[in-house]
Amino acid sequence: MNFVEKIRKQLQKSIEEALHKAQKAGDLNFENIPTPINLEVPREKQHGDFATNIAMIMAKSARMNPRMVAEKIVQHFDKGSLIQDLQVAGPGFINFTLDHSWLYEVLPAVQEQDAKYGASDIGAGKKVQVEFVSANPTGLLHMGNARGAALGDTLANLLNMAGYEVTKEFYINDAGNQIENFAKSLEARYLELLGQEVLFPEEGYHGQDVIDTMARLIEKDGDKYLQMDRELRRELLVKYALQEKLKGIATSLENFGVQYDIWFSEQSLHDEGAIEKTLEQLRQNGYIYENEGALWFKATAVGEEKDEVLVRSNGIPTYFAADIAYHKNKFDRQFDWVINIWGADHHGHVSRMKNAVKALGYDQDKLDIILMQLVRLLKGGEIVRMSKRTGQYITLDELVEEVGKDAARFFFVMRSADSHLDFDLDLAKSQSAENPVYYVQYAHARICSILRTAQEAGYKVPETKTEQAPKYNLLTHPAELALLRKIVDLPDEVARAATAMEPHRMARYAQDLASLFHSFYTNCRVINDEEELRRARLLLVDDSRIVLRNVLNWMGLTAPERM
RNA sequence: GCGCCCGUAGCUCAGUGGAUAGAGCACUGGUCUCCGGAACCAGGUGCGCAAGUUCGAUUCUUGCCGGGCGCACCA
Repeated sequence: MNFVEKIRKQLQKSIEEALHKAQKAGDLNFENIPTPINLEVPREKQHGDFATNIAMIMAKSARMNPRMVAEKIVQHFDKGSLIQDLQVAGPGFINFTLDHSWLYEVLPAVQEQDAKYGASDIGAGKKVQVEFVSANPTGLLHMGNARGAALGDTLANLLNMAGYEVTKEFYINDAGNQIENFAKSLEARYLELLGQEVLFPEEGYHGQDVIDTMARLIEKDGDKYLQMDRELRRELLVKYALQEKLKGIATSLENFGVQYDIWFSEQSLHDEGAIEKTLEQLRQNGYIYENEGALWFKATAVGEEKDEVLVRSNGIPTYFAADIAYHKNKFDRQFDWVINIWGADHHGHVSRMKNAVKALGYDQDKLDIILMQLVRLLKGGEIVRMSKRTGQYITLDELVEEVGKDAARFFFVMRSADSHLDFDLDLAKSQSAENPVYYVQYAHARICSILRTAQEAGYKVPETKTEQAPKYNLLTHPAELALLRKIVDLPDEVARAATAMEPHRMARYAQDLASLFHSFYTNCRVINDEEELRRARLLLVDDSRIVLRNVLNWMGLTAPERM
């Protein structure tokens, strides 16, 4: 149960009733009530628990100044037992102050729902696909991939909690030019390692990992590819290297806490004729033409600046053609919502892709592309330049080794996708108060410690289902109420972070919750001599533990019991 | 030149068209006889600039300035 939503509905209904009563009494004139009636949570605590701007919205049509409209609504408002106070304030807000009892309902609910607390059903079981990282299998994962991995995985978790049926997918670019290039690089390294003098391809992959891969192949198979026909040799080298690389990528991601449901091969689209079928569909819809031996997508017909090549004059389809086929495949799998997470360097591709989806006859609004700004690395206060082509970059494995999975993931999830991220290696690594990861995890460890101490003293977290349930209304300290309020907000926050595709909200929530807990801890002694108060507080503490643990887990972090 | 993202406190960043724009770090001072001081409390600075829409703009529109990234028969 989402308590905030429940209260909102209740208040909206009461406001509507007040409006009708006011109209009947001739105090207020209006044609219709704007929907939905906006109920926000005021920033200022003294402005109550909820506030509505309805009077300001209706002022014009009611031909009355906003404060007057608000006064009329208040006059005819039936407070009931829930609302303690309502007041007209500022330019015409109506502020509602509720009885604390509405917060207490969450206390047993968290215990019952446990790992599920925070879930909602606003996704209504809709199928959503999140495709992320999808790095080239020709190299190692870098910082940008790491950011995508953290964001994508967290988003998938949040969507899942919000009631969607989520599929996490990795698109493997195992076809096209870069594979050709990769083949040449592999071959050059292979021959080199066997003592031959070769010219390394100019646009080749210079990374040490390519050499390592070939060294391992030699260890396994020796020089048996040496005398082979060049075409066949390259094919076999690539085959070996790709499976090794993919395995490595999967392992790196797993160490980063990310597991996929589906690994989707681009090559399979070529092999299964999916690209031809896609082209055919585009042709039927009138978006294909030929020019200078190449096949073009008439993107200008759907508002693009220029047309795009789908099949080169040499007969090989472009990456774009394969990507369109991939998206056709996604929609044919009946996803209600398709989310891609791309690096900002691909932003030029976004509207093209959406228009291609439209040209195929699918609803382009079902495709969302999250553009993730690039990551800059700071070390010792200096920017570390990264270059993939020359092989000079920090890999995901190195990152995990150096700063740890938890810190790395938190740092990536902490920032919104569209902020240019400066990743401060030294800060992420530091085990000090400066590091926000520790602040949040410390709160969890502290909670566990309190519970341990209580346990040792013979005080258990009270049952909530029986008549032994604690007296919730003993929790009246502002710090207790603020903490409760935050806990009550969780389902809303999760739903919002999920539907708005903004996982960074969860990181902030975690920090806020930790902060409220620490404040509560300082102000309210949990293990005390007043039995009823102690039991109520123990329950609040355990609820805090559950919520904090849930949020940490969704972000892919551990919730340590000691640290 | 065209397009996308960003510009908020000294730094890194939040911020649903609303009331007095927030957090962490850094800086200064304070809190603890006790459940974990990796804690709590207090202290002050800021929405790049200019128009427009609106009862109301950090938020929406346009223009300009500054930074990043794109604009291949690469991916």
